Amino acid sequence: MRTPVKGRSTRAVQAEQTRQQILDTAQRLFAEQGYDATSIQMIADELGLTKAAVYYHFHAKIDMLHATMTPGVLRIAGLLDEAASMRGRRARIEHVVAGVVDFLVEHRHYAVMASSDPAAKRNKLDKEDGTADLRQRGLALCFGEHPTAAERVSYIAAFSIAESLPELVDLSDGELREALQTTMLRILRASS
Amino acid sequence: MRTPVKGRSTRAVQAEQTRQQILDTAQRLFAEQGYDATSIQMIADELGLTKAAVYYHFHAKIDMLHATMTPGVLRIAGLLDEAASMRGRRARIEHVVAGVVDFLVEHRHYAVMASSDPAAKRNKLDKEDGTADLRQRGLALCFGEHPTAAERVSYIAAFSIAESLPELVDLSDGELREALQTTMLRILRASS
DNA sequence: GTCTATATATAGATAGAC
DNA sequence: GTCTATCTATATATAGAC
Repeated sequence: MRTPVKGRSTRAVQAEQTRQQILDTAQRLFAEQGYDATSIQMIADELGLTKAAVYYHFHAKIDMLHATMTPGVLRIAGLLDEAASMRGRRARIEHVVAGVVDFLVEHRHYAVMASSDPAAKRNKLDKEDGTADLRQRGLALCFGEHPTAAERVSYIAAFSIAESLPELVDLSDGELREALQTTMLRILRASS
Repeated sequence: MRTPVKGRSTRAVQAEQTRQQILDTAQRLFAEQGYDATSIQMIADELGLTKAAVYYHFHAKIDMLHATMTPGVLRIAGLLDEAASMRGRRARIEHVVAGVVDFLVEHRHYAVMASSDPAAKRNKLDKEDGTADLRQRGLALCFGEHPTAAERVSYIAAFSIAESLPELVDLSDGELREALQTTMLRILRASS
């Protein structure tokens, strides 16, 4: 029954690698120029592939946006799950901030796209992948089900920093981490 | 020497009205779907015009983006000029915050685009129109020429709120104003 | 799994009639 | 000032050879 494992797995590995390269390139270009301004052709060109080759791995352009966002969405969702099981808003806030800061420092370049690209706001990515839901959940974890206007604005301020990370390229990972941690905590704590 | 004033001015007025309608529609669609995803055709359709008619008023699509952003850029630039002539960081911060809050409340729907659309980040809109320069100037006014990392992050947090205004549609102008004012001041003051 | 070639649609932009 | 008609470029996506 078993087909030649080595051959199959080699091909499969090759395919997986190519797919991942496409995804990395797509993510970088999406972040740099925006989803709409990035064509399949550009992605293919950067990798020395053809459009058709790219389409073998992704049936539609929008699938690439989904695929680039999914890992981040899942990670933040997991983070919120952890926070949800903790007692006390203060502790939950600290856990969420620490996790988000880790994520932002680790994905300085890519984190922008997910939260600010118009394409991510259309296409029901919000509802399907839960980007908007995540924000709602996080807000509820920090300030309860009925946050005040000021609490909502504080929450937005703290987590909208992600959209401006490119302005902070000159900071080292360590500097960025500390500045983010300090500032986000201060903003969120002061409102609770 | 004078040409028939009434005829000419009537036409001119008509043209100016149409131009303004185009601009309003463009600004709305840019804000809703993003610049790249908005076609001249869509703008024309909404107004019952044709693409050619639109092109009579704007030689290129990018000109519409410029035109939609210019008033806001000028207004904020003027605000910063005022702030620059004031003594004391505290006073400058308060003046800038008050002015920006006014602007945001007045342009709840449109303010998003200017600060977050990928198209505004490309096309050198930043350098030419000074969107990026405005941020730099504002930062210097609040925290001097050599702000710390934490001050820069605070500044970003305070003014990145603009990009998430759509999440606060349910707030009245008054509620929004107060929440913005309070939160932004708190974020910026605590860092000085 | 990647290619060439192509189908199809629509974008931005222009020419010229009215 | 607005129209019809059209140009040119490029987009997403597919079919089929290798």
